[in-house]
Amino acid sequence: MSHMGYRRLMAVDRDHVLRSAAALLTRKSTATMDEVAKAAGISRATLHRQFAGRDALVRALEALGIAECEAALDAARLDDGPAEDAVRRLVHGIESAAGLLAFLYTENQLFEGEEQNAGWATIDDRISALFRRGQLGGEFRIDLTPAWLTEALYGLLASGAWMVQSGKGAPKDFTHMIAELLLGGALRREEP
Amino acid sequence: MSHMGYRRLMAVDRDHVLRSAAALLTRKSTATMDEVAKAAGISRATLHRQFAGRDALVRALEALGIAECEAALDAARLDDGPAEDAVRRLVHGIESAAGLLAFLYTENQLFEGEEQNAGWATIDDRISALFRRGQLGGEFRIDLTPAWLTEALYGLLASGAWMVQSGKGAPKDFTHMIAELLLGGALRREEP
DNA sequence: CCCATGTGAGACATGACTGTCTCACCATGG
DNA sequence: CCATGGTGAGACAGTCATGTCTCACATGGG
Repeated sequence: MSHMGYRRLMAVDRDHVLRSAAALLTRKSTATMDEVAKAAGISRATLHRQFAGRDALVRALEALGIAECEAALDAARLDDGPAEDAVRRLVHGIESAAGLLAFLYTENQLFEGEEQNAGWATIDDRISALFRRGQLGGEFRIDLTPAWLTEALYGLLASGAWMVQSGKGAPKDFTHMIAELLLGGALRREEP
Repeated sequence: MSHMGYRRLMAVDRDHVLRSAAALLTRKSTATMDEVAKAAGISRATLHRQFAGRDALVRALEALGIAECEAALDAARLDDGPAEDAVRRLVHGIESAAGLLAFLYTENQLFEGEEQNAGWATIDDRISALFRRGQLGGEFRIDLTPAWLTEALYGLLASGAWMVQSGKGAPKDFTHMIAELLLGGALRREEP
């Protein structure tokens, strides 16, 4: 909500449309362009003026998801302090993007044959590096590969997002549930 | 109306079609009825004779997934011995159905609307009861709710299935990765 | 042998979504 | 004041999956 002048340049509007689309498609991944437009409070014509088509919209959402992931990764300072704490910071910082990630996570299977955005590989590498650092530092167990831990994080984020979405879980528990399960597991830990 | 040979022949064909469809839709959730038919080695007309439409096919797949889950739950003997071991047995037994489950898990059409299959609630309850038993017995930590642990199990199964599907993980690691992460988490456990 | 049943192939109509277009409207800036 | 440009509404054709239909064929039983 800033100066009116920005609205003419589509930057603010575009972001709003993108986030509305993300929120809608997270709930209903098969939503129509018309539904996306209505959810954003604009007409289908305007939606189509900003995004050439459904494919372009999904690509833009993918770019948004990647950007938010990168931002969360930066904010979490993955190289600082214990890896365990870095994981907690990461889960906390990525919470707001979890819904969008859940949508992209299932949509990505669709682009099987196509070229897929290299941004995901970068993100995978950064998260994997965090888990590897934890393993090398003796914090994390070594029988679970960094690649699997990364994938598991995605899966848990998606599960958490859907759970909150469906009302079966409280948003305030999101970070704790995911981080604690990922780090500590279900077994009760003996106090040292 | 029923002749023994007739019934048996249809049953076998139907099961084969169902499993082919499950395998295909796991990889490509938007596959056409024509593609489903070709994958099963039958024509679209015959596919339509067995399943009134795409919706009926998905519902049949849902019933199959529920049946396989129930079978895995029975085979895992959730009430016997330590809950930890029961979880391991369950993960191992449900592995073969994980791909189908991952497909159904993302088919949110099944979960919106009022007429969602009650079989899922039964399965949720049985798995939740297992986690609750582990908590009451002092095996599992109590700050992670049974409902969340159940949802997390679904998410990890889906992640594992997709990882194996995309070739980023070995099928032989499936059970170990999921069960160990779910039970023990990423943190290295001090030897007692 | 003949007939019945299941099947495959394909035509056909239907509906839904998409992408493109036009046109009237209205707020802003000159 | 008018000119501009973005917008909403709607028309339009094209595309694709679906559901239904017909018909020829083959396999198997009476």
